[in-house]
Amino acid sequence: MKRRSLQSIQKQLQSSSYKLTPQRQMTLQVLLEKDDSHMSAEEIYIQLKKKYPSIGLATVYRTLDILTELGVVYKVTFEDGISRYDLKMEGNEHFHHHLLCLECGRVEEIADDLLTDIEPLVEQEFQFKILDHRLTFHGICHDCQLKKKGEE
Amino acid sequence: MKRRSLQSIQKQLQSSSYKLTPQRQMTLQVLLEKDDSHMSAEEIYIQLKKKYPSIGLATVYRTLDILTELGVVYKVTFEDGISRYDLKMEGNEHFHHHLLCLECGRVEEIADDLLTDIEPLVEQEFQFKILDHRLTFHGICHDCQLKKKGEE
DNA sequence: TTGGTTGCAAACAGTTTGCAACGGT
DNA sequence: ACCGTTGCAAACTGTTTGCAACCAA
Repeated sequence: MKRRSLQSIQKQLQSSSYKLTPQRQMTLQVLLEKDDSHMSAEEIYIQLKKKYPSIGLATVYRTLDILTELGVVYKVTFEDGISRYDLKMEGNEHFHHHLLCLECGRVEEIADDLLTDIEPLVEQEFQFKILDHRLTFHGICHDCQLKKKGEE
Repeated sequence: MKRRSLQSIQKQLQSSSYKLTPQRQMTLQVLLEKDDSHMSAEEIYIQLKKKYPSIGLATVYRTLDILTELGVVYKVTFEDGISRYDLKMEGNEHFHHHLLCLECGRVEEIADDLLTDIEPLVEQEFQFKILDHRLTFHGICHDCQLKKKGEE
């Protein structure tokens, strides 16, 4: 499961009437570097500040909106109401689920496509054209299970 | 797939050191009446105001927190960042998914348990103890598909 | 010069919290 | 009298917006 290259995303931006500004390039760079970390807009902003201190939070939000619209990133929102952004994989669709640990709050990404068999069934039964999905398992991660055992 | 009775929920509240106040009873009543409608705290508040005009929004939030903690309701948060609350079914677990129409915003509930086969696989592969899940399909609902065809 | 883009500050919306008043036991 | 609960207003937090300045074509 490979990530897309910076270049291919940049091309997509430009060919969509969006300008490839330094701010947008830096944002993409941070997303690629800190891959798999499910960062919120604020966390991305903090990373960006290190490389580009003059950047504003609003710009980060605007850039993330564009990237979401173009399908470059996923926007996922958990029950805490904070939106987090992940780069999409190459090949694009449906390979992206989460494990959310209720103990430590960590988000693990799992790449298996668990729903290939299920989606056609749902489409047919409910006459609903599926474009995307969000699947998150809530539970206790391996580390926290061990920690709990240790405490007993 | 049956909903729980008002009485059984009331008993659970009382046996959990929470008082069964009129505000909490009314909130439960609204949830049972407007079942399947995926209401936000604000929407529940508006319904409550009709029957109990003196109620405050903070109380609604506090009640919904309790009900979530007790497992009486599900709290689901979509990408718009607004939390919505659904009563859990009788029998309790894992029978609850959503179809979110990207066209009209409507949320449809589907009751099939699509994940029974998948969960054991995930638990084993990632050593993750699954307690709950959230599965939402994003797409175009039947009505909007028809509408679109009509426009062509 | 035009039109998209930016940074800032203010506005916004959903949610939470501090607190005095309330009410059942 | 006690203690959980309530309604209100203020505070908080993540996100959006208005706007003047900016910048590349």
